[in-house]
Amino acid sequence: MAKRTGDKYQTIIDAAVRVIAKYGYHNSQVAKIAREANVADGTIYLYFRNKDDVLVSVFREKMGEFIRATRERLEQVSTVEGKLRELIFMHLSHLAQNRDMAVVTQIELRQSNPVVREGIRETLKQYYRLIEEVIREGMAEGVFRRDVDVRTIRMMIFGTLDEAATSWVMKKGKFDLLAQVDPIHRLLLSALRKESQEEETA
Amino acid sequence: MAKRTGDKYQTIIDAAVRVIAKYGYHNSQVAKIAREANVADGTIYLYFRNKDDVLVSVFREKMGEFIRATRERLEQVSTVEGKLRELIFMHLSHLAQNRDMAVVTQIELRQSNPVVREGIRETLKQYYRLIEEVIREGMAEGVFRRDVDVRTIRMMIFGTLDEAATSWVMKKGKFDLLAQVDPIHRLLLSALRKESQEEETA
Amino acid sequence: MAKRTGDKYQTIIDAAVRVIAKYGYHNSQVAKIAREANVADGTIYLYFRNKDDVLVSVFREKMGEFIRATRERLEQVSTVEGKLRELIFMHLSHLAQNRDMAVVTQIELRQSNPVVREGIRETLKQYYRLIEEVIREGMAEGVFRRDVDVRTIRMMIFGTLDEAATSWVMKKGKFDLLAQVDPIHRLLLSALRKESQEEETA
Amino acid sequence: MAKRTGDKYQTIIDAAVRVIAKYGYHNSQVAKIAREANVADGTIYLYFRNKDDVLVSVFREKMGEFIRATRERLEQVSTVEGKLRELIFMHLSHLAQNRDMAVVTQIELRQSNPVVREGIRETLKQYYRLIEEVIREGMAEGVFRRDVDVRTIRMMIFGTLDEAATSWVMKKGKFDLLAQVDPIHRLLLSALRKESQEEETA
DNA sequence: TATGAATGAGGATTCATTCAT
DNA sequence: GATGAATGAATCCTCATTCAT
Repeated sequence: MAKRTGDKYQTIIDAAVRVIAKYGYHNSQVAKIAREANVADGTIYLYFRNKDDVLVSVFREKMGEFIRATRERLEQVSTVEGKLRELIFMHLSHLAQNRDMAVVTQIELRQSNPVVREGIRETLKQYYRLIEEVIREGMAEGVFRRDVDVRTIRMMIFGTLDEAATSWVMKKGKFDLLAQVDPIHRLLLSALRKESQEEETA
Repeated sequence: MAKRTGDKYQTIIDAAVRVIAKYGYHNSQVAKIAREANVADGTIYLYFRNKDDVLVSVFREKMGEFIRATRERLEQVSTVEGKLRELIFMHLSHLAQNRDMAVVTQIELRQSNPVVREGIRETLKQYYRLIEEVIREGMAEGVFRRDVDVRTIRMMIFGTLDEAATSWVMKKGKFDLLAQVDPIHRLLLSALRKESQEEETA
Repeated sequence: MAKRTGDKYQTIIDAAVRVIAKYGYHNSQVAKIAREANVADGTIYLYFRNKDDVLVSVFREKMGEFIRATRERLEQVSTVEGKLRELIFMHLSHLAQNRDMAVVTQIELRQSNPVVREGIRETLKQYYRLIEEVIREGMAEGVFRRDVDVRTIRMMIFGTLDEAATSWVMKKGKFDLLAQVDPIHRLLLSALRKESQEEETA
Repeated sequence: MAKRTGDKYQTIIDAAVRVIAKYGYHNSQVAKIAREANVADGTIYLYFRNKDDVLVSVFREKMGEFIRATRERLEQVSTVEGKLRELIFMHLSHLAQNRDMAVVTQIELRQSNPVVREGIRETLKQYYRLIEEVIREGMAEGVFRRDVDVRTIRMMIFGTLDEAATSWVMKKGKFDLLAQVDPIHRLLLSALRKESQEEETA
């Protein structure tokens, strides 16, 4: 686990994001990150256990921040339909506004080794939980269908957003990611609405 | 490009799948694959340009086979709703029946370098096209909504299936992937049905 | 030792010269020579013990031919001064007329391994002997100085011609090698003439 | 280009000379040089770009040193005849005193690849220039003949010395290289003296 | 805390040679 | 004699990590 004291901790994380976004995961050596952060190679090991720890921390810090911000915004929305839209908006706009982070999370960090991937998965679970909270709220309010497992629905929501984000990054931002917010919202809402449930239930 | 003649070509590809599934991408040395295939290290280079070419070929061959099989099955289904279900079924059952391949495609190959990823992306596009054909057919028949871009819908379908498969692999198959076929079918159908379109269109 | 029967022996040697001249010693694989000679890789091993044997044979055959031709020409010249000139002329014109061979003998084969170099040295000794015969003849006739060892004089003659040839190849033939015949002849003659000996002898 | 600071730079170069002289160019692995220098393999790459850079540096440093020393000695000699003798003496005694270096420069490094050979050629040109300076001085003073191009004369001088050195190394030092200094001096002086020019000029 | 020189394990690839046909 | 598919040994270099200062 990384020491989180001192501003060098943040400096190194931010440097890592820039380096990975610029050079790609496989060209992001510790020495390069150290140079970008204006510290010595060895200094990184005062704040992080090893390179994997830096990468996991990048994801945890940035994603943690994003989850906190999203949770706050959701609290200010009254309807679950609105919350679903806010979730979609936050997910896509967050990445659209941070091309570097988008490249890092959608492409580069996925090339990392099992240790890093496990660390990422851990953080991702918090996000999964947030999505599932919204789904459960919709079910409790009788707005969302109840005939499909919450986790399956969460897979659809996250999978859709993740695929949209990855496509956008792969196509180098040649389409407007934010323009996807409403179409995706409409699709997901149609999938989730209770009305549609009746006809499906065999 | 790999020489595709001779049965050694297939032997090596199959050996690669087993090795990668067992040891992980980062522990799959050429020598290990050669031993598993019962050939000399150098023999691999008679059939493949380099290690990357082996990995890309693994994906291309296996995915190509899958796409062909899926396309055939879809032709034998008359309704688009049925085709959508067949697509979901094929995607999930294909992976559920080949744990090794599932691990390789959902986890390991995503850790590969940019060259391999590009080769994979190329094959993936064929699958995207197949999904989009089904969507367009549904639209043409007036069964699927037309107010959302085909590509956005494809992102939802592929994203949902991909996330389900990844979750299943990450949880080491601790839930029944095939049990997800119908719930996902219901969700996607609700999202796509034309009826639902009316109320959404602003 | 190579089998010298059959025309494939010559075919392979000639192919080797072309390949080495074109691609350089370090890029002249057995397979490449075989292709150039229009035979299978394995066929080369019916005529030569191994790759080194091919290279040594190239030098021995070509150099042997050259030595024979030079010896014949020398016999038709009456004076030793004339013979020295003929020697210089043959050496330089032989290389000037066969750029491929010049590249091979002056540059490429010198990069070879100790085994090949030893084989070459063996053939070279015959040439050394020819040069020394001319020197001894001049000494016997009282035309050339006797106060310097024959081998030292031979080193000067061969060293001068060899350096001239190497310079010419390195400069890609940008000067006229044959124009060096007379200047070199004048220099060597001055060095060897008996008159000059008197003042030098301490 | 190699970092030339620190004594490890010199340590590695000296180790390389010993290893190449002992095992031959084709048996001088980086690991062997590192062990001989008592450093880790990777340390070599802190001081040299790659293996070729080590080899070129060996030649450049040792030859550079030799050229500097020779130039200094030449300055202390007043006559061109004396300078020519000093040049011959320095060339042969330098190699006679450093069997390892003699083996490396006369035999082993000539087996190297084109990159190394080019690096060597570059340094050699400085030596060519030094030789030509002496020749021009002799011409300017009216001591050396002017009817032969400076470069041709340089080819004779360098070619003679180089062939003598190579012969000595090939014969494993079985004759006294330094005993060749005066005979070669006499030969070259006879070749260069102005008096001899008159009779030659047609 | 901070430095950065030093470490050393690890792997893809080439190519001369063989030998069953 | 001729083939060419198969073999497998051999090596340079990178880069995460350490530790003396």
